Amino acid sequence: MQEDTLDKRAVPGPAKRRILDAAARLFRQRGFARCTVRELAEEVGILSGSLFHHFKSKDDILFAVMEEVIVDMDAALAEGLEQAESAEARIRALIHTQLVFTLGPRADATAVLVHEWNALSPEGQARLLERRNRYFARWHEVFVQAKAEGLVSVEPTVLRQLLHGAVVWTAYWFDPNGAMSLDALEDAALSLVLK
Amino acid sequence: MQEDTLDKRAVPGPAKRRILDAAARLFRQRGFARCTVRELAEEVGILSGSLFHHFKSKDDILFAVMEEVIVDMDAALAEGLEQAESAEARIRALIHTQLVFTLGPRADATAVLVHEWNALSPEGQARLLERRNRYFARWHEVFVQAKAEGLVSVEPTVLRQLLHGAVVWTAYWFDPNGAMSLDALEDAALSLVLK
DNA sequence: CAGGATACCAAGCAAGTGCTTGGTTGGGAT
DNA sequence: ATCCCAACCAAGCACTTGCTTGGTATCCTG
Repeated sequence: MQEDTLDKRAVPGPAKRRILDAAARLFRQRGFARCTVRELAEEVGILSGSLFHHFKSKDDILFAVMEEVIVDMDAALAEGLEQAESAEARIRALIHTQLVFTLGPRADATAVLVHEWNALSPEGQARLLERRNRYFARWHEVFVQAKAEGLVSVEPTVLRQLLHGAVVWTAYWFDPNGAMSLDALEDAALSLVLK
Repeated sequence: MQEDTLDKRAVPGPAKRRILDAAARLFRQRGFARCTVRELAEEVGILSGSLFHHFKSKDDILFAVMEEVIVDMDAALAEGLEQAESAEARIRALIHTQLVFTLGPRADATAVLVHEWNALSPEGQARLLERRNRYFARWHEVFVQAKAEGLVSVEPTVLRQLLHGAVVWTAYWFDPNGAMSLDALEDAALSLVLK
């Protein structure tokens, strides 16, 4: 019933799953440093000491939350780009993937990844850097190609960073349950970068 | 020698000044919660207890850093908008002001204002909310007018938030001492929102 | 010189912090 | 029935946290 032997990483058991979900929610709400292991444990329904049966440190929990989301987000982007057949469609895939993670069911973990990066230990940062770089390399490549095709006018590096900022920032103001649809937001963001 | 009777708030004396500058730098670097009063005091060159001669709590220091920068930023924007004579010039003033504060000499305090908002006590947030709203109301007004003139195509609220995110995010990647000038960055951001 | 602010130090308290330790439980395999 | 082992509890340790208290040095004013 459970997808084992699918990857090197086993799918987190139900206990770990509950901890990670609660951690993402709490770390986002109150910040990693302001959130205590006792709070987290209470949210899960266990005592604080029991957390350390599943993770070796509080930092390790943060790392696990971040790693999971960055791996999935990179994979989602890779798949989105593969199915896109034009430069414009590829830019749309960038926006779409980032928006879905920023505002969808994985919003908490995504926000933690973005905002608590400095709270992660240097060792943790180093271990995640490769994935992080891979993700942004995909963005860069898309814009270099778009520029070559004359689809966009601004320099690729600058445009990529500006767009990324605009999309990430939606976490602060956009209401997925509000009047505007995610697709409409995607269109608006896309219209910014196209000439 | 000191400009009293200029405002209700006296200009911070040299001691307070040094504390606020160090606080802005540290709070940005390491986050408010991860930064201890002992660290801050050492940075200033005094003992931790002496901080509480100037501020009544750690939260009060955070509040002071934020209040100072939000007041100045709003004033700077008001002046910039007053001197702008077209809708396009007003949009440029929005970008310019936010960029100067985000990347200029006040970058630390500005970053703290943006990123540590949740670390501030609810009372502090309430006291700053008016200024915050005033600042964003200026943004909104500019885009409503630009839309009415047909200068931009996207809906004002959405466009304003996307642009604001793109500009604020420059704190994470733009190097003011790098090859690209602040003016060039300003042009690039402006070119995004104009048709 | 007296008097009083101002800025700071030295020492420590009460309340938390992440994490450890030794022990208990309950369900599945043998 | 026995064993095992992951999951959890109960208690607390070593340390750090923001902040307080009582006192001292230095300056300005009259």
